[in-house]
Amino acid sequence: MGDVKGGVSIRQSVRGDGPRMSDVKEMPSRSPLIKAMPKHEPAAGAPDTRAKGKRELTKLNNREAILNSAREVFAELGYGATTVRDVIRKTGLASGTFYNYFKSKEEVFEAIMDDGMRRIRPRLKADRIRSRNFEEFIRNAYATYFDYLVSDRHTFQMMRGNQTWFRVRMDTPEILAGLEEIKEYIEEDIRDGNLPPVDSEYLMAAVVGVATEIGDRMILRQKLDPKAAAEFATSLILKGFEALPLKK
Amino acid sequence: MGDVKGGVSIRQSVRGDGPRMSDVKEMPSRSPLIKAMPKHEPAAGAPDTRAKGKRELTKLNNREAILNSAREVFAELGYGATTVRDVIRKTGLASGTFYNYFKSKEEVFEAIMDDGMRRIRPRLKADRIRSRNFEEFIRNAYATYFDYLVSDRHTFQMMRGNQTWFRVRMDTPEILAGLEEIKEYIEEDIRDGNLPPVDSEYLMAAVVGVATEIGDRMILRQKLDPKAAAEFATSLILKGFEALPLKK
DNA sequence: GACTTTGCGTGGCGCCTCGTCAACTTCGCG
DNA sequence: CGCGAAGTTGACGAGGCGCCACGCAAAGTC
Repeated sequence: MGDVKGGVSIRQSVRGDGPRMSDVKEMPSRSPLIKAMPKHEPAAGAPDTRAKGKRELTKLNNREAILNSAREVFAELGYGATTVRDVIRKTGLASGTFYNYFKSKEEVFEAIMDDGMRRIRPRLKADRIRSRNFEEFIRNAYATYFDYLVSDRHTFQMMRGNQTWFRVRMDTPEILAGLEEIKEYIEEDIRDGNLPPVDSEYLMAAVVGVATEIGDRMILRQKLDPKAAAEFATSLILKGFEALPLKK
Repeated sequence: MGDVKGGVSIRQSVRGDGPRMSDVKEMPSRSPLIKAMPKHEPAAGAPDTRAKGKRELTKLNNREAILNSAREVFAELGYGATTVRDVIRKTGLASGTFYNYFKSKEEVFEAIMDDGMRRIRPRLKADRIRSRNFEEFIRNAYATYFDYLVSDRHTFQMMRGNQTWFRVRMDTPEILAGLEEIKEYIEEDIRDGNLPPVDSEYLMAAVVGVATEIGDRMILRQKLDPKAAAEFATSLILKGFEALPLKK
């Protein structure tokens, strides 16, 4: 994101309802309600706490608190309507503190997305390793992906709430690397003769496009059925690539 | 978008270079350079000018000027970094005037997107009508879509420029309707027995996902080859759907 | 344990953009 | 020509942004 000087602020008038907190000088810190999330206490599910200095610990907790708050607020107000202040308010921290952890709202969002990608990439790699051919890889990868979507569904339902008309997809380095990895798997299979010489970038794009778009729909359904979604995507791609035009 | 109260403003510090125009009271209107786009003159390619009052004409021109400026500025700064002021500045109009035409930056973007969808939907419908089976429809539709992408490539390269890490996809009513239409075509074909009873929503999602993702890649390539892209997507889907799991 | 150093949380501030609106200009029409 | 409607203008109040001087508490030193 290079240097950023401001954040997004698509605010929805819905929020104009309650008393505006204008004159209030930035979070008076009285009000017990606000302290819902105490400053320096371990957030639920904080990672790996043993043998850390107190400083390091708070840092971890604060970061996690901001991310969790962000997830909640994004879900509640939608990404666009959320301000950095909305996020930080829920944590009980001061506004300035936010900027010790993230440069902007976008960076928080990136972090959330990257988090997902970081969780799924090793699984894909494992799928790749234990698969002996393209077919198995695709099958495993889709199963992994749709399972992951369900397990992490809150992140992905996040953007759907309310008046958000955006679907934002962010090209973080982590995500790009993940995509590139898939392409490389394909190219490897082509080199090894497991796959005819098709356009690897397009095939990767198709695999990914099918995953994201079907995943999107799956998440919106009442009954989440990752197996069915995976089966659908897998059949389509595996049969489909038989007929793909070859690269000259 | 319902009620909107603000716009996005991810500003890049790059722009902090030149003299900041802080003290300058909103566009002093002197400076001949600014008048690059004269207020009330027909913009290139303005639609259907015959027999209109001057008022109606300016309205059309202003709207078009704003849209064109937006396209340029989005391309230059990226969507996120663009402010309403950036857009309006290029037109020579006053900031207030912007709001006579659009509620926010988002609405401009929607208008640009919808514009695209409005141009392509009739073509898809025509494809649909002149196709006698699913296979022909898919083939025609993909050809249409990728051709359209090339013809309107500037709109789609728009989001790629510079530091923009977002890919924004907007669910405007027009776009949703377009997707729904594709789904209905599929369902029609299922009813008519041209297609086995597959999950029409997922198939639509797959068709669309393949289109968008491959389209995205195509646009980024040196040599734009819509035929190849269409061929790739068509083969994949047409072969692929032969193996799709049937809906019970 | 006392004393220094370092890290970082805090919150007020100046900057900037937003969306509005009263005043003004232009157009259409009789 | 003159009047009302339509549209434009730009200054303004509101509020979010990101910064930074300040102070406190944890870590480091003897």
